[in-house]
Amino acid sequence: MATVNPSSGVSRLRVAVPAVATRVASELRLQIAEGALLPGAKLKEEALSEELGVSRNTVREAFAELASERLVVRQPNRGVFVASLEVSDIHDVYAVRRAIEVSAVRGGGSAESIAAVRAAVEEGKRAAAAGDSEGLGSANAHFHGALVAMAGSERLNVIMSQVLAEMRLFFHKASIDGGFYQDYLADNDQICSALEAGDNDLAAERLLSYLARSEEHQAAVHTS
Amino acid sequence: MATVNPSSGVSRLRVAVPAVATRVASELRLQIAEGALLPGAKLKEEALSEELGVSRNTVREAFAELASERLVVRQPNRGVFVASLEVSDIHDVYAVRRAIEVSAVRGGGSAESIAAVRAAVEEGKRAAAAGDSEGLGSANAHFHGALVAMAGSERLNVIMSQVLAEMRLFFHKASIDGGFYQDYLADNDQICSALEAGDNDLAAERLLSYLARSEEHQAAVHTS
DNA sequence: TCCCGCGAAAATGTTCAACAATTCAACAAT
DNA sequence: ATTGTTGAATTGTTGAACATTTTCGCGGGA
Repeated sequence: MATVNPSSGVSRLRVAVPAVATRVASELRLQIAEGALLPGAKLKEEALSEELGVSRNTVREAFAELASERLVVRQPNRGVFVASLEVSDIHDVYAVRRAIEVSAVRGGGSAESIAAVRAAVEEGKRAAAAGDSEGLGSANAHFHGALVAMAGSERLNVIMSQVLAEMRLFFHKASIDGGFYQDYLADNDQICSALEAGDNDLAAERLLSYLARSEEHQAAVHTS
Repeated sequence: MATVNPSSGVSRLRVAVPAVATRVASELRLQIAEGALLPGAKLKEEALSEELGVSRNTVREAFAELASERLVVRQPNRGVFVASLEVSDIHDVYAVRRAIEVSAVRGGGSAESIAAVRAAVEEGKRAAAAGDSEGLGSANAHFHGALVAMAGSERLNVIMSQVLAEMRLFFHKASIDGGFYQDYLADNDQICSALEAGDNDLAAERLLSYLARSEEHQAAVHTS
């Protein structure tokens, strides 16, 4: 029967059928990530309830989950809307990235965790070679996720994944030109090299430089 | 009629009567913070529903909110329990603190934000003089919250407040001896002084040293 | 004695229907 | 043009019901 995690284990083996509310949240999360639900769009409880074949209460629980991830915002008595990031949010999100990513890089990582970073770099190169703009963005997200993963902290990983989800949010608002990530491939490679060489401070410095340029770019795109 | 925040503004003026679910969450949050609900305690939906005079569904929504803050953990089909941090969580929480606090300190802050840090130091000194152990802990939380507030990032502030709430969680598990914070008053003062002198790197260094010792202390207490 | 499965009780997950409270848009009035 | 007013639509909350899962005691058997 495989009884597992007697203590505070959220993850149990089982067949792991996610609760309905969780699945609804995942579905909405996916649609937001894909751009099927654009920032600012209103999510009506009743409509979603019918469309997804679940009760209003369940939709409501899913909303709570997404709201905690900042993917939607709740306006009391008005409804929930797909989060729409403003210019000020850009700076805020990058503040979080600076804190978390730089800290992880400064702390270095195990050989395997650095290998994961390298893998993300290669993934990006392949996508670039194939002209896969979509895959390039995905690889970039993987790269920065891998950086944070070096720290081996579950909480930091969760925070980072939420931040990356938020980033995708304003990528849709002003759809990014194809060569957006192209410029940053070399940066990623150099950061990774510094890590492999054990020079964490250099890696951190390069990362900070990258983040500054990236933020500037985003700000420029979103003030036009 | 004071139309406010036309865009994604969660905060509107209004009379601001928090929704019932929000109030229930606040109430539970308070009881957890005060230690009325100890880590590991089970929160039964029906019992709370009666006790607070709200419906089960509303209790459920409050649970979702608390779960997103990691104050409670949901075990599917088993119920929700007040989060009980294990030794591994200590390291994890401190990883987040290192990332966020150090980043904020390195970035420095405005004169007012530094003044807020100084105010928290003084608050701690007063509490120490009065032998108020409780107030000492509170002041310490204010101090570290003020450090992060220097960055001026809403997201970082939210993350930090959640982390501080988590910290209080394992303070209850192994109730801290009275002179726990006493030792750290001087650290706080020195960190603050470095900030006031504009030497952010020195402040960051001292903070890192403090966090390392604090983590060690916590780990020692919780492995006994 | 110990262990294993069976079944009832209890708690959670989800649904459904209803009502109160609030917002919103259209429209009338000044 | 601005201000009230009305009514429909939507959210907030409730209460009850049912399905599912876990828990736990209990008897049977090695």
